[in-house]
Amino acid sequence: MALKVYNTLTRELEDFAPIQGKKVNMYVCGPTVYDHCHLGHARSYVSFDVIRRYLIYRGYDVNYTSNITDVDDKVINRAKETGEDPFVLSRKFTESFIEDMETLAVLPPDTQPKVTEHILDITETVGALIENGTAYVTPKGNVYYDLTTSEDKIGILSHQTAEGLLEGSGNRVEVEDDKRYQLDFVLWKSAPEGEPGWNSPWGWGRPGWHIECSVMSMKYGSGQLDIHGGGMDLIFPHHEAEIHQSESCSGKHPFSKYWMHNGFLTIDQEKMSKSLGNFFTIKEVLSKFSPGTIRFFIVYTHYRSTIDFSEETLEEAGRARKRLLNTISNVKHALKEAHGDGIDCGLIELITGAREAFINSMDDDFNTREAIGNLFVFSRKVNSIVSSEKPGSVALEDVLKFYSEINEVLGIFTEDEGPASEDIPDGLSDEDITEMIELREKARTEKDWARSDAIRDELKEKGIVIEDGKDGVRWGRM
RNA sequence: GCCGAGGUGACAGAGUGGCUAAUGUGACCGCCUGCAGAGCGGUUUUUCGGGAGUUCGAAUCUUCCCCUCGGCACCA
Repeated sequence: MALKVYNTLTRELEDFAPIQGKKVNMYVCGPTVYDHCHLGHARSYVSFDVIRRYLIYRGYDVNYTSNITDVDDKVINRAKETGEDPFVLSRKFTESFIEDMETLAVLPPDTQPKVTEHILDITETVGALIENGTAYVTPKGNVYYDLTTSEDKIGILSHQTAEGLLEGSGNRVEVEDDKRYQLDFVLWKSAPEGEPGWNSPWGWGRPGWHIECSVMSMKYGSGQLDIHGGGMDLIFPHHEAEIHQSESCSGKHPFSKYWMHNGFLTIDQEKMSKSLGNFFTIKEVLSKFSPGTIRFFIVYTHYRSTIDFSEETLEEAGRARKRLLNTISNVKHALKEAHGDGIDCGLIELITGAREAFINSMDDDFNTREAIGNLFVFSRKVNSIVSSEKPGSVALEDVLKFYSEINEVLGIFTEDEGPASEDIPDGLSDEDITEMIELREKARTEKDWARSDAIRDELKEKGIVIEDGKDGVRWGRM
């Protein structure tokens, strides 16, 4: 079975076939860093992280580029509000973004170019577009892309007609500008002398809204991409603009073979927006939920579906994930007691089947929801075998290896690090805990339940969970 | 106006022509346990927004209708 990918360009599920063999050039639009990133960003980058990891898992050589837009009107406006230097501000939020991604176990891109470090590439590209007649300079020093030169590509991604687009934008605020045609978009925007900007052949100014992604994706993606990704909100105008300007510049078609877009994140069934006050930054959510839970929450939904965030849905995701972690923990526990023999109690066959099921689901446009559903079935069977039979250590090790293998792709099983005992002011060291457990065990053999439960409650208050099993006590930090 | 997504059991959410419609959460029952937790088994679950049609057979195809949500130049 072949990997199938939904392509926004054709609106169809297509067999995935990169332009050159196993080489995959992938580009995902990064954030504009004028504030801390919110959960919607997390949704997008985690989704594409899983896609990237799965491609690697399937043997593709992935070159992943994701940019950082560190200069833009929004950055400048925010800086004016706070009185900060815009470049200091964008650097601060760039760091915040990178930190969030690391926390959520998103692999760093192979290349993470910043707009401010590519001004020369951008002005060169803009110059080339003027040269080949697809862009024009206005007396005000703005440079626009001339859409009449590639009219056939209008609506190529959004699947709308020019009339439809114009009609839709008709009610919007009429921007007074010097465009020839309302749908033309800016490549280089002139700026007043005092504002952040760079010198260019057209005067002091800044890059337009879309050009940076074209320039950087072509530079780091060999001029032509296999996959270009981003949120659904970027389909129009951002990604369409990229197609116009990139193909005009490189002469290569298509600019990207596959276009992939992730669905939105809503909060309590409503679209997340600042005006509604239902806007959560990644950091805010991290203060309440573990990174593993947040990541699981995202991966537990197909990337193209709308995902609804609420305390309840996140809590549910946390409980569901815990179920899988418990199985891993059960297997690790069984391994301590296991013999080094080759008795597998059917585990090996189970793993083979589970791997096949995982690949089948993921091959179907990265159906992570179904893939995880299969994992629950697998885990239940493993629990059943581990609790009623005595598989050998080799088979048990293989089960753990299989979970690691899945984790390489989904990144959802990494145990959340509990606080280290020395970090807890009144915390208990491992020795203290072991000692208390021994005391409790003594009380239990004497059937002194009151005392036994008191010790358990005391530990629970300090964040230690105790579980009595058939073959001993297990404990863990919450 | 234009474009798109979707309506599946208490809830969440897979499944696109055919074995008993995945899976998770919740609730309840049972096993296990001193109790709890975890785990296992079961119930909630003959049912897929409504009508008509195609078919030996439909949640899945056709058609009509009802409803929800999102996008249309700030946006992941």
